[in-house]
Amino acid sequence: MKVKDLTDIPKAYNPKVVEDKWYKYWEENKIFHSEVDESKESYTIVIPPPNVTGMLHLGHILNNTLQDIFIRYKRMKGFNALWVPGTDHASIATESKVIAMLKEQGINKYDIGRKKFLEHCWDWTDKYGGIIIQQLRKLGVSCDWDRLRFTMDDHYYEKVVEAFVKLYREGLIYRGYRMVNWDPASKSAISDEEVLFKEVKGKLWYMRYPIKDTEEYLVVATTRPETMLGDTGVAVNPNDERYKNLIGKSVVLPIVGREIPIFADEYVDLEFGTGAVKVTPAHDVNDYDMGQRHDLEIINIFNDDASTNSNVPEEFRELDRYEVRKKVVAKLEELNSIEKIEDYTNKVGYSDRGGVPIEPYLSEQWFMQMDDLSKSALKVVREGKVKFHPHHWIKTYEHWMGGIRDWCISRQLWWGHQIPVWYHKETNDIYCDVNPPEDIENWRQEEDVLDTWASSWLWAQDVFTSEEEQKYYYPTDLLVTGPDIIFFWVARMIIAGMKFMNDIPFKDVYFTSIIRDDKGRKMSKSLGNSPDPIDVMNDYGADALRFTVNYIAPLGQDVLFSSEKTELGRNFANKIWNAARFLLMNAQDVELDETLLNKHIDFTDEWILSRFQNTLQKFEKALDNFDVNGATKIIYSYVWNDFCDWYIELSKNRMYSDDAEVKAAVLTRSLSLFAEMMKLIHPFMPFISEEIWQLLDERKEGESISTSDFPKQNVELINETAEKEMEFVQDVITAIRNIRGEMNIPPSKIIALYLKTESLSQVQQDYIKSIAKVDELVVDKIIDKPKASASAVVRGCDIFIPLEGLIDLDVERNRITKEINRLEGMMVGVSKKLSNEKFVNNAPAEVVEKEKAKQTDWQNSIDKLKIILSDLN
RNA sequence: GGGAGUAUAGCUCAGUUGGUUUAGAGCGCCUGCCUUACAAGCAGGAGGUCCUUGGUUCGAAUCCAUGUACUCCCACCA
Repeated sequence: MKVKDLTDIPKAYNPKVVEDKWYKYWEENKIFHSEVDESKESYTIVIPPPNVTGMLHLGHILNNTLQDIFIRYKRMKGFNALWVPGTDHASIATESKVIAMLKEQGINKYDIGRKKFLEHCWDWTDKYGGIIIQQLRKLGVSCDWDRLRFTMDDHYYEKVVEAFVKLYREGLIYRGYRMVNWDPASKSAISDEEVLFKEVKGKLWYMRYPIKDTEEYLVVATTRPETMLGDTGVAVNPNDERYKNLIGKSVVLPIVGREIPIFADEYVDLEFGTGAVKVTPAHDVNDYDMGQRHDLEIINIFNDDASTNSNVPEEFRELDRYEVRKKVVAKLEELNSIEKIEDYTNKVGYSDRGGVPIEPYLSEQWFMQMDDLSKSALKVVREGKVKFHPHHWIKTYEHWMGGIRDWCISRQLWWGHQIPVWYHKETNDIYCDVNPPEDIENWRQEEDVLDTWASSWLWAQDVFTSEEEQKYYYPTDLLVTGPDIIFFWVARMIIAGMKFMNDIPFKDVYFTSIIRDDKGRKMSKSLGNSPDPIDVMNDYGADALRFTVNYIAPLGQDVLFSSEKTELGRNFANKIWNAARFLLMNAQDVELDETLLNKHIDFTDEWILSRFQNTLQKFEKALDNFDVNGATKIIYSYVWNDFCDWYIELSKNRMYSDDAEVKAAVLTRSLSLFAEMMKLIHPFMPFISEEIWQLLDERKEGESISTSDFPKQNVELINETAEKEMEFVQDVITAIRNIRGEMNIPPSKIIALYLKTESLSQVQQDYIKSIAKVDELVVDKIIDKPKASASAVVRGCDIFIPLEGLIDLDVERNRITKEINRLEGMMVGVSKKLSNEKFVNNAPAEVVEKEKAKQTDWQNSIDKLKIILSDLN
């Protein structure tokens, strides 16, 4: 054992130099690479592939740090750990970005055609797709970069197509003319999950529809007056007395002049509006259903960009939906057909990606039948084969899976996996296969591509490119993702796993918190409250950010983040750095020797090892239960409070000893424990732990803490006797510090101490003397209180500090009185319990004993303090 | 209209199966300290009706119920 020769160690930790250096080292030495190895158990995580359009944000930081923590922990525990990285082609998101980019150059997608457009998409992917991957390296993630995957890689593409063909042949994928959510911006269908409902302040228009052959009219209320151009009926509730006589009659549609029936349908709510509903089967889901029930005509009035088509009167054609709304309302007012207009707030569905209101729209689409597919996926989660953390997300999952509807998987886009279906040019026959038909000239391929999620749902199984690998690594162990994509991705991956692999895709799912700003608001570009993680890492270090985010992120609750909070992690890194610096500097000229590990041992050594074991146990338990936040706190308090505040301080006695062997022994021990500590830190703060671990001893080329053995639990090192001895010393020192503090006795002032107890070991006495700056320490069972002294009672023992000339009697009286009051307050509770017969009779004997012991101890202390107080008076 | 979560110190949160916690931590605040690892630090201190009201129990921050407040998800009400 030999520490690195160091001439100058910087006083403050500088992450910049350290972090880049080690990441390079890890990559060069392929520390994160994994190969199939049947002699070892695998531990696998697949990264939630970020979009190629994406930039790193704080959500990624939390998410990827968590994955890295688990993968590094398991790697050190001896698993063959593999973390597969990759990116998602993100069909609609990327396509709209490329369209926008081309638009700036005056280029239109349709003008250049599919082939050329896709080239632009690939260019975009090559140019921007790697950014986020590069940014992740800065965070220190231990992905196996030799396995970087993309959802449009050849192998992956084939697998997506294969899955489609298989499901099509089983009749689970079908084509249908249906009402879908239409995004007029991208001119594509989107799935139900991609629709976000927003509250929008709008109006409710009451419109008069003249009843045929009468002077009367029927008033209908609507939020979308323009759709009246496509009305083909008016519905009322069958039980509505107001309109009973009108059922079967018809109205004449204003502007259009079309005669449309009045009919009865249970769907209509008597309370809302006028109780009469205009029905537009082509542009509203409910209206469509009513149209089907009552055999109404379906008139589509919109083009695919939601402008009006030739099915409306000429003067209203080729207008945007909001333009035509104004025009229709104006016209109706002119015709005196508007009864009134009310303010009304309703929920409008917006396209998640396009950002514009979606349009219910009838079109030919491909659907996946989800009913049967979802059954086994629901079962494995219910049975706990796939476990959710926090567990309560299971309810959300069950709810969605229970009411699952068919999935619209076709998109009228070009960037993505083109649907492997060909239509015969003459017969219109359908051909579906992984390979195109041989007489390709007679066929034309389906233009549509698949929903992005209909490719990424295979991520957990098809990032592995050989059967051997798939068999070895699948099922993966852990998925870390946000609860916002539980339906989009998590559920569908489980479905795909059960369908194509007949096995679950992962054993545990960790749902991360949502990062908000320090006021609890969502991070957003427009608010400018979203710090760039790269800046934060430059300012504070990647380790600091990683540690901080986890320290403040409880499982399942939002994280309130601001850049300044990263000081917590930075300060901790600096603390670790300085503790290491202290040991390393002292070890420079010392002959370290591992045979000294068990020499010159005292209770403080036993205590710190005992505490380490205790910490290790709690740490592993926390991580095994996915309580990452808890693990950060456990390690933080051990390093800072136990190791730095107490152990290092106490070790100085021997560190500065004249006996070289004593010094060497204490340093050897501290350094070797420090190396073990670094291993617990490593999953959270990989860079600083590697840096220090490398300094602590001579390491071979290519060696890394990442692949070192994680500390093993050893119950034999738990030492209660040592802990008791230590606690007594700590309490005495704390009591003295308290007196010093409250009496304003300078730390430099050396004091005497009288300790009234049977006996106290010489080592304990020595530590008390050095830490508390005591020169004369008297320990005896018979001690008379010296004159003008401050006092305290520690674990039943009187302690006195003679302070002739320094003591302020008022302050001392206050101190003692405060302590008596505190103890008496506690006594009230205990006495009440013990005088309660029911408690004494019913509570377990040991609990009663404990309470009695407390009572005796406290009473004892109170008595002593009272004597002290009366002496003062 | 359904469902989920949260409420503990000025702020952000811990608090393990009810009694080992005298309700803790970080930040902030107050008072001392440049004590030869660390001022990004050390030491001491102040600060809490554990959201309300009931219930279960010998015993409740902890379990149950009710209410209140905030957050989020799902749902086709024109």
